[in-house]
Amino acid sequence: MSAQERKERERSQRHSLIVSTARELAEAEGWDAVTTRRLAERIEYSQPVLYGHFRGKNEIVAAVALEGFTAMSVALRGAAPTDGTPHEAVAALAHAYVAFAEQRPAVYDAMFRLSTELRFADAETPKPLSEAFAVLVDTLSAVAGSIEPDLFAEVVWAALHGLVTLTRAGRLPPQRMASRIDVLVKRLVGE
Amino acid sequence: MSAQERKERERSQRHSLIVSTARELAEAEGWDAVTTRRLAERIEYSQPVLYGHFRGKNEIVAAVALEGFTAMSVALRGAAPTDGTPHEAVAALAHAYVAFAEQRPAVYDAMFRLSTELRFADAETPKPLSEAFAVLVDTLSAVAGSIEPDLFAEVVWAALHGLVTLTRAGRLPPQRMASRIDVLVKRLVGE
DNA sequence: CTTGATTGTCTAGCGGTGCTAGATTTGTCG
DNA sequence: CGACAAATCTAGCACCGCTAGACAATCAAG
Repeated sequence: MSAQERKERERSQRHSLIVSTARELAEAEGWDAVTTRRLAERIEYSQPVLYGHFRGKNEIVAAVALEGFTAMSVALRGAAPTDGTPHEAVAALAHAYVAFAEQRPAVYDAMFRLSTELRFADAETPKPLSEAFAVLVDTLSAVAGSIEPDLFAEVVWAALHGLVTLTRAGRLPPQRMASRIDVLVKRLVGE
Repeated sequence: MSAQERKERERSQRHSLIVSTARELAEAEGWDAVTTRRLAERIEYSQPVLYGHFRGKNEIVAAVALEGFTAMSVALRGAAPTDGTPHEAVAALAHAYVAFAEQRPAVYDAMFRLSTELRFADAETPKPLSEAFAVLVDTLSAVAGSIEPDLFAEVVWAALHGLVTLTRAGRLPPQRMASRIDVLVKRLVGE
């Protein structure tokens, strides 16, 4: 049954190829440019092949988003200096979060603007999502005070996400981003 | 020239009709259901008529968004009790903001998710946008402390927007929204 | 009142989208 | 090698935003 194993291996490789090609195309030209036709052309297969791997375009975006959550977890874990104060750790986390969104806008879009099906705080929540949230809780719980850590993490996360989203949408001028993060950390975390 | 006046009046009425029909359709079935064909059918004109009033679908969405900012300004102005403490005023503002987004999700989508062209803090910023932001600044400046009022308002606004967005996207379970707002107000504004 | 020009509106169609049924090729195994 | 099964492609559906050009309604001039 070696032939079958080879087929499964090839199939899995093609699966990854679709996801990474979609991500690269989105990063290069934006998600509007990621159509099933262009994606199929890039991977050098016809359109229906995509549907042998994913139920539809949304599912491909969701796969990119899932990769994104893993990448974000890593980026945030690596941001906090291990020997600093909790306050410094939170500040580093906040800046790292915004930096991730700025540096990988297409992936961030997939994670939050486009993929609708992925849910948090649910039995079916995929691992990468809960892991990313856990990173936030870990760093933030030290400064949560009397507030329940999960609740506090949700609020901080929302604040960071709001900064990113409004800036990306042209609602906030990008220049003073660092100041905004500082205000956020100062007020939410305390001096 | 009464005939010409009548025409202009009719034209302006039809302009409003397009905008309100688009909003109603979006509120009833979501923005995906708002296509130029369905919109044209609803107003009982053919598709090209829409393009005599707007340069494209985006411009229609932007018109709905602009109405939305005016409505939001009114809602937020009316929320703060005139005789309370600044802290109470901010709490009322925050709850009103989130309530607006929850009660009029389609309009909120038009304001922040769909209309890309409207920009803040710009010479060309339309009046309704700057007015809505002014409401925030007015209420928040009392508790901004040493922070520049505009900057502080931006951060609070982003935090509220983040709460709304993440909840709408299924990233935060909707149950504890009130608690999150309380945490936000408590921490950002102080006791 | 009739005519001709102008304005307004509509029909029909372009190139694109996500997605899929059915034909066709490819590969595997007896 | 030949028959069957699996993989893949071609071609097409219904829809999208948008527009050129045909047509109808309206108005100004004679």
